[in-house]
Amino acid sequence: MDIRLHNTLTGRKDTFTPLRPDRVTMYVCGPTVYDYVHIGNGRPAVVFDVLFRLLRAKYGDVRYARNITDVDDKINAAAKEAQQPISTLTDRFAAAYEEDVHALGALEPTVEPRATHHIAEMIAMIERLIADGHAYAADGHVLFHVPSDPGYGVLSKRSLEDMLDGARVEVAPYKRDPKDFVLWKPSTPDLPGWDSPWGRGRPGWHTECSAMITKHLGDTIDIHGGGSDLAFPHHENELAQGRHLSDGEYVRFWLHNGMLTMGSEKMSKSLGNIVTIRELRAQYSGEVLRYALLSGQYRQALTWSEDLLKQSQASLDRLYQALLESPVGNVTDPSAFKSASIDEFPEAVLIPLCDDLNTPGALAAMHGIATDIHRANDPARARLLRDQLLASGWLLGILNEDPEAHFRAGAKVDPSEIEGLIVERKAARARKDFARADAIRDELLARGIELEDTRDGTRWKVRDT
RNA sequence: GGCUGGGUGGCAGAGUGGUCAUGCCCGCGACUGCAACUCGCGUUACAUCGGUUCGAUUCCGUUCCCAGCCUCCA
Repeated sequence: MDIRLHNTLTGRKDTFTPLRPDRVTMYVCGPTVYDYVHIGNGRPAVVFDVLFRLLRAKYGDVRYARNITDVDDKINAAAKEAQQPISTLTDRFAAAYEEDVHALGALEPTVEPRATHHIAEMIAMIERLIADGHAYAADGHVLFHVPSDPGYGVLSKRSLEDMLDGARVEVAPYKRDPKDFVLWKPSTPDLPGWDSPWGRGRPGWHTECSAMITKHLGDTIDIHGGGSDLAFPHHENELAQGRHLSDGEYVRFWLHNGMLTMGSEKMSKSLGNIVTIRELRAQYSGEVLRYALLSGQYRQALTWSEDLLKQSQASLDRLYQALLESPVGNVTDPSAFKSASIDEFPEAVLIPLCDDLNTPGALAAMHGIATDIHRANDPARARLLRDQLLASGWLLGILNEDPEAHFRAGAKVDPSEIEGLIVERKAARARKDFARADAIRDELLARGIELEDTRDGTRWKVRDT
């Protein structure tokens, strides 16, 4: 089955084929680590994790790099405020980020490169750009000369004329052209810096990605992902550098995820309307957050709300309910499919996923499987469907918990006490003392425990009231 | 203003030129001692006005509205 992906460069869905048939290379822009990340930062981590899983199933070898930006003026400001070295701050928040996205079910990327570990590569890259006439040193800075790149603007679909020169930013006097962007800038003694041919300084934002891509993935990569707010200027600038460094194609498929909004406005730290993954994790499981993120197609804006989380939780519970009520088949959890090839996954789920990562469509197909499980009166068929549901769970990165444990997490009543009451209620029902039986059930419900009678006996779940 | 992308049933959110998305919520029915779980059912949902068509929510154009980017940003 072909995988079709929307390529920002062409503006349409194109059939994906890797440059090398046996290997896929993918780079995704990660966060700048100067604080806890918000859930909007989690969207690319989760979305491209699904793509990573899908590509692994189809091609086997996928080299996936997700970077950490650990040198940046906001970091400098935060470190100064906290009176800490920047590395103390960035180590702390990089670790927090990894924890957060791990909780969201993201697999570890092949590499998670950090900007500060690639200063030498960046300097070498800048020297090449200068030698090739695309960059120049001025006043301690090195700038990329945008007019030297005739392709500039093809990614974000804007012409040089469209960009009003210096309309919103004062143009630095050392720039030959207002659109020129910084590859390297000087550092004062109180700022982090590295020795370079242009004096002690630090890299500009766009420099790191190109250097790390070249080092870890090669001159030409298959996929570059990130938030749509990065398309311009970040990715446009990266592409300007990259196309000259790779003498040809820099990135074959540019993928951009849409923004999360709070109400109708973009979730953004500068707007102050963020909610951190850390805060959300205190109230919801990582899987619920992941389900919520995948409930919309990745290119579309997604409105983040309490209601979305409630609906996601209920929807996820329905899938777990199907697992709970069906006989265990050949496998017990989705990780059994981590090395499975693409034809081992249900087609109904693959079809939407292969169509530009239509995760809502894939989740709908999973609900279809869940319904089929409940309808199946043949245990063999139910087992087969259960395995299919778990296989789908691997691709989407959900259903990793034991179903029973899923429904019992956070119980505030001792399980042995619950079991005792269930036995007592069973006896009451046997002697037709329904008043007593119902009293036990009501009492437990008031304490957050719900009973369900099945043909195999009574089971209990946590039920928030 | 320029460039992108949107406006679908109470809510979320796919998709399609002519049967059905899906989930949540709500109601009714079945199951149950009663519930819960589960299953079944729920009238013209596709911003607006035109056009193409035997037929458009889906294609083309108009109008209105919304968001993102154009500055750091996932």
